[in-house]
Amino acid sequence: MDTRHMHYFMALAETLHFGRAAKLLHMTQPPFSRQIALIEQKLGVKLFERNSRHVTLTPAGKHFLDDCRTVIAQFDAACRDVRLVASGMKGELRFGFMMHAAHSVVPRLVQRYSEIRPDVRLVLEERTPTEIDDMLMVGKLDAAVTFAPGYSPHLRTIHLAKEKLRMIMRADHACANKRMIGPDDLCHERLIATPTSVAPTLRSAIASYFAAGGISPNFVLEPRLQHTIIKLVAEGLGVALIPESLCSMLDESLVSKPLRTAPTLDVVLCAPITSANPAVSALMDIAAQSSC
Amino acid sequence: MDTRHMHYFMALAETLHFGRAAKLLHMTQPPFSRQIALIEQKLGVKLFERNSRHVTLTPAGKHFLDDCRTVIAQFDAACRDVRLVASGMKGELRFGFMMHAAHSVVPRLVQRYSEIRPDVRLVLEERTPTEIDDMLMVGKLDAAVTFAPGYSPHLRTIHLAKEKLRMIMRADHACANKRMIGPDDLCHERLIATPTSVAPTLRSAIASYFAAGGISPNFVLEPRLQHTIIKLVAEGLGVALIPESLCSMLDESLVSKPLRTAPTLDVVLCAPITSANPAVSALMDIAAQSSC
DNA sequence: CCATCTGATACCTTCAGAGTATTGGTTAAG
DNA sequence: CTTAACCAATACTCTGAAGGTATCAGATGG
Repeated sequence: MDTRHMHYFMALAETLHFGRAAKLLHMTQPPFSRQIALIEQKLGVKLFERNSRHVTLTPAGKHFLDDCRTVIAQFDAACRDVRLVASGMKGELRFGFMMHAAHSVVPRLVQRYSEIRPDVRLVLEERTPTEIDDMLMVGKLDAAVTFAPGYSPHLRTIHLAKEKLRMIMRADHACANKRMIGPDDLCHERLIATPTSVAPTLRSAIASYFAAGGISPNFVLEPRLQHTIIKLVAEGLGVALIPESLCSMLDESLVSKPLRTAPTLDVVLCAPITSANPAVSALMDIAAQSSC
Repeated sequence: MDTRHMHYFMALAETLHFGRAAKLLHMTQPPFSRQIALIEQKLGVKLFERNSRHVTLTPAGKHFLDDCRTVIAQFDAACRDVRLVASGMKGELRFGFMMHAAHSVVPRLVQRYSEIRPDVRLVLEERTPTEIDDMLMVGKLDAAVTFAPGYSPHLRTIHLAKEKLRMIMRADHACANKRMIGPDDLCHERLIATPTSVAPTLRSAIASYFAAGGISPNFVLEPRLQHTIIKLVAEGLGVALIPESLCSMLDESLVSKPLRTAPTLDVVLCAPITSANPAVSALMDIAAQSSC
């Protein structure tokens, strides 16, 4: 049995006339009759009652007709969908992003993408920049928003936004009244920052800032999450430099101040150049348009 | 495209090795490779990334694999089910019964049938005996429980039970204290009975009873439903002869009395001899066993 | 550089399935 | 009752899709 046989059966079940059914299938009646007989023989079931004048469905044939219709519909859908998946109109996109981007560029990007690709299931994964790099490399992610990595020839990157760093401190901190902060203001501060193992680009931007000011920074705590950094600053355990987009969500006990010659990080969308997932390209296109 | 092609695709998708996949399908590698290439060509989609050393699924291929599995499963189920329907193990049975049988033989019969044929959907239709005859004739019913009809060569009938008629009257009726009723007790009674057009067998049994006693009965009301007959007797509009199985559901305001030489009706299960529905035979078998 | 593994190609072969001609059974009109 | 028309089944032929064999060509590891 095969789907072709189902089409033969359905044609006869719907016309109840061998000649017309054969014509529908662009063939002649004798081979068509043979095929119907073969189908009944292979299934071991009589599907039609017939004499040389009338053709009717048996109860088994009626039931089979219903089943054939659903099977054929699903079969056709599968053949149609595989084309849609190949064209990127349907499928799955595993999309990574770092927490720093969750409140700025990611919602816009996800929103616009799911508008033009409603049949692509977005699997969102919030991870650290280092995890994102690894997952992109081994193919566990199709695309991700992260800080611009260093040299990475296997990735295509599109610039999305620039993020200046700002200093955050408790409202009762000595510097809380200053208009602007410089490296020298920070030389005796207890600093909180993510470790290189979590966000190398961010960490090295902070380190460079102090190096440029001739300061050797005093990192006292190195939590993995930005969230935790803000909590620890609020507890009075130190101060931190964080991306400006995160400053809007601080409560009143904390203040953020701009930095003189503030270090700037590039937030980029990146995907493996060799990505086999056709759903990626539309995402890159959106990002490319937005960045213009 | 055809289900065979799906099987080819699935074999390769699951082994990721042309030679082994071909062996699974009991064929050699070269024609198998050709078939895979043809599938990709017909779909217009690359399903596998491959070189002479490694075979992997593309995202479109992964998606197609899922779809193929469900399509093939449904396809196989359809071919399996059509056999079940043909054998009577699955399908639909349109089962008619008259109200007189609803409280006696029908529940038992339906119960036992659905135990041994759980996959046959029973469509129950309560109708009058005349409607049942018509529906059996035109094929709107597969089987029915009714009073034994007269000569009906197109029906196979199996005896299920005998029903004696009893007389019902209000508790304040003059005959309410008698132990047994004869035709002569009824000669001046206002009688209520279903018309011949609704239940010919029942009506003629009643008529014969009076004829045998030399009485010409006085039918004053002829409602279609037994239910209505009982209601009307309770209202004091007359008396009636009804099957004994209905007497158990009378309330206290009514009494039923046995009849001398009570007329007896045969309750039978009947189905068209030429019934094409294979689900019928098991029902007939059950009925045949019970009647022994 | 060679042995080996593996998918692709070239060429041959076979049988499933389509076509043509015809038969046989059923129905309806004359 | 006969006949014409219709329709499914059968007999036979033929074509091409699909499988087999032999071989090639690219990749990998020693």
